[in-house]
Amino acid sequence: MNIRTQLDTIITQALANAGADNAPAVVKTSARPEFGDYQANGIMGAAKKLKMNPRELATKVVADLELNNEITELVESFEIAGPGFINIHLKNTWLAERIEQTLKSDNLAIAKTNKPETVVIDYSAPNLAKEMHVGHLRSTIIGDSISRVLELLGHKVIRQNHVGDWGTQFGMLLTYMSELKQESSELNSELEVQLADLEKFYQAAKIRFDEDETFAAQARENVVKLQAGDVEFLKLWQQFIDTSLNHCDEIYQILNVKLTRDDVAPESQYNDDLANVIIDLDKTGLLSENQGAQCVFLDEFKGKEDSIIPMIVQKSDGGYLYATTDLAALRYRHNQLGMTRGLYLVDARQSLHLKQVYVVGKKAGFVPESTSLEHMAFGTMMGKDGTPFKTRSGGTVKLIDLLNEAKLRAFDLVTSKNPDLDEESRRSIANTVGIGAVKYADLSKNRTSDYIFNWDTMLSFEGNTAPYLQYAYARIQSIFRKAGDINNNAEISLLEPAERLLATKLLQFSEAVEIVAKDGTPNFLCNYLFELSGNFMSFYEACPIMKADEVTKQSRLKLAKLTANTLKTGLDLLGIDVMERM
RNA sequence: GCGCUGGUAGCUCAGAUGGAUAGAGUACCUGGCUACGAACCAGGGGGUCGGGGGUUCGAUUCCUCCCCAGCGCGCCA
Repeated sequence: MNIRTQLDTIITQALANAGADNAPAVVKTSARPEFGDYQANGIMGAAKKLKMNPRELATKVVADLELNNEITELVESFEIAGPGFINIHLKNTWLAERIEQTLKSDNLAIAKTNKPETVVIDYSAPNLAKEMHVGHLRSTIIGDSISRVLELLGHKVIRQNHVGDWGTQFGMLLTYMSELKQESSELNSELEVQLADLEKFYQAAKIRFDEDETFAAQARENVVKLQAGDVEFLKLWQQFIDTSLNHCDEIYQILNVKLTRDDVAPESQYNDDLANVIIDLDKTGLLSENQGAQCVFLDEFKGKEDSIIPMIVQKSDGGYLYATTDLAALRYRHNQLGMTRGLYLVDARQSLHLKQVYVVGKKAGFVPESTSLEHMAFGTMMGKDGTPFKTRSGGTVKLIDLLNEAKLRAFDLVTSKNPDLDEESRRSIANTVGIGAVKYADLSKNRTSDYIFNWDTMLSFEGNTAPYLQYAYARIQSIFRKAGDINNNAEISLLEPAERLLATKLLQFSEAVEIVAKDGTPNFLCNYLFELSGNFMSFYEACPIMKADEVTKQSRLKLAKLTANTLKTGLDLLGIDVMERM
């Protein structure tokens, strides 16, 4: 159990003992160092309910706490301050002992959850018709980070990459493909060249579609053929999908994202189940026909003048929609995957759509009421001027281009800092730094609204960035290269303020991790790691290690060691690597 | 029109369940490398938290009304 929860539990009990039932202690880390390490803010609220003087209540609570061994073991002193805060100062000896235990434990003393869930996490989900662009970054890396955190806490995590591999646009692409195939007799070479850049391929096909009537007609015809299961077109389609997935895999590998082919659960997978979804919806009585389309009307979704916004699940021409597929996927995830919690890392613009899917899914009994379905939304990417982000030519920026640029800029920097390193090392360091910086720039924000894309912020290597955290780690490794190993029997002492600050921060790692697991907000972990690194940097300046006497040196080495372990584990949860030197 | 997000320092952003003097980074200014690595550290200036009302001991946080921005709202995904 983390310190905050531990204190909160005991003080909430003490409040109950003092007569305030159901009054949370509201323990937080202190706003300012002179207020101690933690503070309980709940006394004032509780006193109000009891119509008591808050300071009087605080006095009673503190008296109770001082008799409780469970808490006096870790607390040096309580003090009542202001209108009725209880400030809590932790014991140095207890902190030191806790550091020792954490250092010895596996997994930095992070406790596994006592109620493991089967979490299905839907993330990345690119459209395979095109190449991944910068807009796919958020879903991909936030989803990946959350899934790592949940796994660390002992949940069963099932990744689902719900890629878009079906729909009318494939008619256009396949028609263009077969055209190219006919033109170049020699081993599909022209086709392969063109498929290497899906973005250009798509644009070229689009031009043909827009300019040539016969081509367009052919394309529409071919969609029907594909959907009817035409063997030739299925083969062509498969080739296209494979190529596109290879592009994705390449990106995932560069990004150090854990998604594999096994996690791909494409839209087309649900094709055969769509008719059943309609039939089963009909059985529940939720379905009604309107202007030839099959719809679900629910009171939950009112539009203008109290008219209800329908969720259309089947078009008047018999075709199915995104909503139908999502319902099928929802049911699959419950029935086949055993989902108890579902996380959707999807653009905020789809929030109404997803809300409808969740409500209809539950009403129809596709998933039980108890299943927690959470849309972890994020906003549109905007340019500097606050309008939707576009390149000069009007397209989006390819994700691969951003990543390559990151590696390039990092390489220049590494070269200027370490001109003597061999090129291979510099390349490897540059990749770790560059990709880390891009990921951190995105992961450290918690914007559910739109956010601004900026090359320079995204590719900055100074200040609150991944390289800052990686640098702290590299510095520690450098110390250990010179200092050798730690004497395990050495005692930890926390005499300097910088030592104490670092130690306290080190013990708060699990608090950050648990927030990420609950709310899906990796930015809390980023923030924690940045503060930890900051505390370490200050400690590093204020408390020399190599020059200290042997006892102090060993104590400080242990703090450094745990800092390195925490940074490595924490960054790994973000999908960011560390390195021995940089 | 209805609805969902958001508006915090020049810029980019943090601020979980209402708490004490609202924080980082960047940019700007002052210092610090003969040093366990300057991708760093110590310090400075910079704010009516979009605006008005309300709830209360206390509001950036909750309620309400405006203003601004982005997005969504029956056969796209």
